[in-house]
Amino acid sequence: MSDVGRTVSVCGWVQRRRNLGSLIFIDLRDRTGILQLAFDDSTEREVFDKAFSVRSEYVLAATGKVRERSSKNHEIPTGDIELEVTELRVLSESETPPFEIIDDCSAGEALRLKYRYLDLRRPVLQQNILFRHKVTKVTRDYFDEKGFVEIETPILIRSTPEGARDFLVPSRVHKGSFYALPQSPQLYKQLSMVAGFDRYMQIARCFRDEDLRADRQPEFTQIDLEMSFVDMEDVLSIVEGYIARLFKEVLGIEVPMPLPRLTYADAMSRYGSDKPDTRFGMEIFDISDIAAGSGFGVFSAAVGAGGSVRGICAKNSASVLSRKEIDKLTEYIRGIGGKGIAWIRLTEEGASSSFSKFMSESEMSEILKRAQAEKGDVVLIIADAKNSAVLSQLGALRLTAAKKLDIIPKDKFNFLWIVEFPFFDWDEDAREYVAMHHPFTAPMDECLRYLETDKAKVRAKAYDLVLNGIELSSGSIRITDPELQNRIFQLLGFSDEEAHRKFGFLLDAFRYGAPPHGGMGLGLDRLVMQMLSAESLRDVVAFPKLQNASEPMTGCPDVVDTKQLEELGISARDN
RNA sequence: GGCCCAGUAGUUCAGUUGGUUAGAACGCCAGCCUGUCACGCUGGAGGUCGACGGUUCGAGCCCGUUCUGGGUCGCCA
Repeated sequence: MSDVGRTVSVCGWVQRRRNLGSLIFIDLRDRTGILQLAFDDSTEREVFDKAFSVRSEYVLAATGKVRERSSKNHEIPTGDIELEVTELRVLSESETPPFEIIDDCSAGEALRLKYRYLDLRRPVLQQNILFRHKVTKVTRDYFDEKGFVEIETPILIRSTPEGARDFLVPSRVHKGSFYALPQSPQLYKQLSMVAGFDRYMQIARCFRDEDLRADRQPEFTQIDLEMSFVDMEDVLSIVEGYIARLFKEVLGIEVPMPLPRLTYADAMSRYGSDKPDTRFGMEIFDISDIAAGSGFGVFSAAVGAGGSVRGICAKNSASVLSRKEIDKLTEYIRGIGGKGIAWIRLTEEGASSSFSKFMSESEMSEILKRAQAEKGDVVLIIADAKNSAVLSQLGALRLTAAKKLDIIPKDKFNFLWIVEFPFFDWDEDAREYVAMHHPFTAPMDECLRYLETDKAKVRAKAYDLVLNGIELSSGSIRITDPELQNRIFQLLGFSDEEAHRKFGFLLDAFRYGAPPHGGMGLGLDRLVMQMLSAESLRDVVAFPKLQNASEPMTGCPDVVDTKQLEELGISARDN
């Protein structure tokens, strides 16, 4: 160590104090790590006494000479050296913290969020936040080098209540009127294209007033992109370049390029999901043809009603998936709206099944063949009169079973493009087709002729980037032809008047020379979470919200003074 | 809004069939200790068992209601 012998001053927090009587060691911590301070019989009395009185999380400034330790600690990077302290100042005292500031801290989430500034002192969280900084740095570097311009778009915007709920902000100047917080900078980035900025990027904060999940916060950060004069391939290749650069530079990992692609239709039929986790197999197979003519009423009825019968095969799972465990899975499937699971277990003792008595032997063996099932496997089958229900239930079952079997490799980064999304989505309740994406998404050229006649056939120039079963990113080529846009609005049931009231500014803009454009938004929080293999967004967001969307540290949201409400023209509600 | 799980010391948890004074570990406080590094040893303090109501001679434990937190479904174009 070149620093040995030098006199240095250091500042930091007391991680731990070890008092051996006439010998005191203090582990001093800052965001770069730990340094051991040493006090012994050569230490001045006053300094030694001060060291004696120091407690956890005190803030210290120490000056002294760096020396080699007489007994080294090979567990930590600075384990060979220590500071022989000659001057010690207590810059700030600390009460005993409500939980220990250590990495494997087991305190509850609510408590840790209430004292988030203490929680963030834990080295693992410090590293996560520093890592996130690196990611945003590389992001800005990459897009800057590719000619992108970072443009800040407004936070107070017009409410466009399509999709998620808006957070609303009351206007004081215009009583009774409201701003909304952006769900994404979508319209502004498109207007930036009309304004001629070609290539826009922003690390943008977005807001959605929906319920929280481990991977969903009410405010989140998006790496937002938009490019002019491009088609889908251009956008995908820019993003692939970004992913390659980011993973190489920050993690030292080579992500093979180009990234694999799957159409929406294939993703659904093979994995029962539009964001499949491809780190394990267990793909869905179809036995509708076998089931249709079988004596098992549940199967034949499902196919007869226009649905299907499909299954998955969990390899080597018979020892884990007992009948009791399968019952639990069945309960889970019922919980998400399914009717049940038909199953076959292939154990050493032979095959057992919930429905073999209704099927012929040849039908059973045909099913096992289709499933590619061998001894030790369990085949799980779902039948429903609705195809989409069969697929989504099997998709969920596939994930649940894989988690239970613990067969998902943790160290893989499986990227996947999902392309050729349907343009319309059938809304069962409203009995009508609705836009699957925002209404500015362009249909694929070859599908234009089906727009009015066969909506189910229309696919969109929309693409999602999926990483390990999590939707990272979503984008599309936009409509820039006012005539086509009007046509789409009509098909989606917007009247001219309504379309103009909501999006008139964009339609107006497109009358003045709109370049063809498209873009993407990448979820930064989810990306960082995946890169760090973190369990929750809370591990990569500095100041996150609890599941009930509150933040216990500052105590928000909270009621406000009547005076504030009066100024806004809002009446207080007392309950 | 529905479903599942959990609320016991500062923290994480244990607590038998309902039965005397509710325990452990870590943390905290004090004493001893010259090479620790999760220091060690000795001692100590610390509890409205989430809240309310009920059953009972007796409730941390049983029942009901409620609150809080986590997960999830709905929702998230």
